[in-house]
Amino acid sequence: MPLIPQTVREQVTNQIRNDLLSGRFPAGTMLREIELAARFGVSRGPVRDAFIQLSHEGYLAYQANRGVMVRHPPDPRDREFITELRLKIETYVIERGFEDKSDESVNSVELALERLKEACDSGEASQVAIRDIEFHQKILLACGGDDLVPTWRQLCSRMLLTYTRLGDYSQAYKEHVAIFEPFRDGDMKKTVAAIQANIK
Amino acid sequence: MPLIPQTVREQVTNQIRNDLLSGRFPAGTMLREIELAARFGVSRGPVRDAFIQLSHEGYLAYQANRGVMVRHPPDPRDREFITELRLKIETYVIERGFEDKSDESVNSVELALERLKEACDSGEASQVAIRDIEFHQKILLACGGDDLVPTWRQLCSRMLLTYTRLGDYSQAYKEHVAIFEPFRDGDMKKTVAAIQANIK
DNA sequence: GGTCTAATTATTGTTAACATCATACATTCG
DNA sequence: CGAATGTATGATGTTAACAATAATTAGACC
Repeated sequence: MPLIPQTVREQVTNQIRNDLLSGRFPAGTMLREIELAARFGVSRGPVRDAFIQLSHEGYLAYQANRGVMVRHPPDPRDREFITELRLKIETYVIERGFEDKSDESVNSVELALERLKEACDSGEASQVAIRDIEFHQKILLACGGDDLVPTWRQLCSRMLLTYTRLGDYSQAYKEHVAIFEPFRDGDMKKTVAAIQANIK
Repeated sequence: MPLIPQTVREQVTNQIRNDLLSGRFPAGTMLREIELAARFGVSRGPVRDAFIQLSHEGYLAYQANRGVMVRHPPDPRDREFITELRLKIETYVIERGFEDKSDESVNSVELALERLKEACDSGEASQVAIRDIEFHQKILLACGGDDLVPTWRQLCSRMLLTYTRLGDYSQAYKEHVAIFEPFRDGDMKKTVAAIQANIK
């Protein structure tokens, strides 16, 4: 496993994203650069960069000269539509690039599956959410879907903001095993079907 | 018309986006913070912010410690799919929020239409592209589609990177008039139909 | 000649100080 | 008393200097 040198900005971004997903910052909260910079022991620069990034990921709403606010989860009426779009993208990318996947990329998906298992075992909702997304993203990247990943990610991210309590994630893990196995074995149809069952 | 105080970052972002759309920076080009900062007569900070933002909009590819590269237009094979997604979002937002639109928002759409006309008259492809997007965005916002605009924008933006030469945009303008008129008069079906005809 | 290593250079990453803006509150004038 | 104006404060916006990283070049060694 390669040592990934993480920049301060990335660490800050990941930490804030994690806090957002775990409900530490409720919707509507104003986030202050100074406050977070102090907490992480860094300057305002990277925090600022993280704000811009997370705004584009859909978690925060940016207002010039006024800072950022934690966005509300999508309107319940929109959730179904967003899910539909997400599924459409995943299906398209997989059907389009299923044959292109390499052994290496299959391995990276398997690694993501292991990380998801750890998160599920821990029972922490925010970690499960992050690893879940990561798993799906690895599959998309394996199928050459780089171009559509940013858009896809934006759709997923917002959905996650919905509060989820601690719980039993053994079922969720099983669903992802059911995605990985046909993916590894080269059965595209079953892979897509398993994903549809997982997301819907 | 309200005076909109534009922050340096916004100006820089807009200028770079415009340059990208007008083909000043070909795909694959590495963009340097220092170079652009010098050109605009500002420091690296806002340029840096603009890079992060434009990366998320899909124009640039970001690599840690290595800077940003101008992305290539989407694969021709993907263009149809992306257009389909874009259309799906516009249709959904309009059908969902058509009744919510206020007189004020109709005015802002009309204003955007006038700006589009100016751009079409000038014949500058990049300006037409920007005003075109702006017009559609105003409609989405008027229908309460704030939540989906960032995602929608990402889809459009990438599409625009395809090189378009100077040309006659009177037809394009007419198509947008055909969108605006039923929109203003409260005819949802015709509005959606006109948009479909315009995008396809 | 080719290749590995070390010094150089150019570029991005981070920081802290300063400038600007928005808000809340106090004050003044009608 | 109420509206408008001025001021204080706390936030973001911007800058320039410094640190760390990646790419490049020069040179030693085989």
